[in-house]
Amino acid sequence: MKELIAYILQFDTLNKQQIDFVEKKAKAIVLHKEEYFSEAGKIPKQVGFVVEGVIRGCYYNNKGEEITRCFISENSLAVDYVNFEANTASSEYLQASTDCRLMVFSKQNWEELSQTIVGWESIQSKMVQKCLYQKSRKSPVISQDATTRYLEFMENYPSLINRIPLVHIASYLGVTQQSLSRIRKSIR
Amino acid sequence: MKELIAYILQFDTLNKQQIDFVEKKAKAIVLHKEEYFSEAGKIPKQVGFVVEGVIRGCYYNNKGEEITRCFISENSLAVDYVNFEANTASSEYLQASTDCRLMVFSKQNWEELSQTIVGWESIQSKMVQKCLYQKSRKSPVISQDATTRYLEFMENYPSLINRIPLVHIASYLGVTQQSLSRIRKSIR
DNA sequence: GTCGCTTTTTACCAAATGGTAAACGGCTTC
DNA sequence: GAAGCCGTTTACCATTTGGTAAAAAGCGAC
Repeated sequence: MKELIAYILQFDTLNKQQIDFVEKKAKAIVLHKEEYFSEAGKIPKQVGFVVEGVIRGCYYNNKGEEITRCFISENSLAVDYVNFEANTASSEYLQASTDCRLMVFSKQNWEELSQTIVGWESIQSKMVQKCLYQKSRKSPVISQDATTRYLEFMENYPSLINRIPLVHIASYLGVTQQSLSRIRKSIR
Repeated sequence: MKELIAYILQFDTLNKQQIDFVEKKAKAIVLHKEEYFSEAGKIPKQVGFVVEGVIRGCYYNNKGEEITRCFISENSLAVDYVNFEANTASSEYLQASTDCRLMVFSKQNWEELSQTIVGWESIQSKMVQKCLYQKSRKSPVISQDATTRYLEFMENYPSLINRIPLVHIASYLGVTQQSLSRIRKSIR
């Protein structure tokens, strides 16, 4: 819980009473490896904050291959916010890549925060923007070759390298697992 | 101007007085091809809305190559919002790819909108989120081959194909201009 | 331990893409 | 029209990456 509060307080200050209210509305949950937090084709029902573990955003392309679109690690929001807000179906799965501990807000509780805490909308939008921004900043750069993309991945997500199956990293980087294995060998 | 108002009204309703206020705070400008709207290393000073033309987000990688990160066409926001908001230096250029007409808000006017129009923060954050989201949805998918990326680019930006130099499209798609030229030939 | 399953690594060859360089085409200037 | 400039296309070959398949390594169940 304290991780969540610390995360929120980086965007604005809250008084004791407001912090209590946030804490009352958040619920701690555990996700086991490979469980889904939300699913493609369904309307996202909650906002998650990753306290421990890694969530993976993924989808199936038209060839039926599973593509990892993003990794969400500690101290980030796990939510397809645009579809959460608009009550529309998400196009991706959010799946636990490792066992995870999350703090979650139901849609109703999330809205109560807006209604109750003055300035929450502003905090909220900064949080969401930061997430979208970070996601794009950490994404593999399409104009770089596979080796460079892997090296940058290691810089951006040093803690993931030995926790996540190679296939998932490969699809995130846009290469086959064979290529990634070859790259791993070549940089050793 | 009416394009801007129509764009805003898709996110929430505004009354006549509020619309007048927005119109009073926006300023129409023209950018000629290759002029910069904002520059890497500088703090973004304004929010732009593209009425006509195409803006290109780009930067120079560590090899000194110019990489196009995004295209912003009609009815979208042109701004590095995270750095605009945080008053920090942007990492990319926003440059006119074609002659453009924009509506712009200075930082001060943008903030006055928040202070004056109840619910503007919410509109604002939906606008910015939609932009970030669209940008990522339209971005070339790293796991697809170059031909597929070009075909999807044509679907996403049909109006750009004959307006934008091939080199810029190539760097956006993460291929050399030679490869893109070859691809163009092969799909004819 | 052994078996069975999954993940990762290797190997081989085919296909795609990159790098260098030159040719081509369109456009402006003189 | 000729010369020069810029963007695009081609050509050639080197390099990277993909596809298929098999071997090796890791890991849990029994």
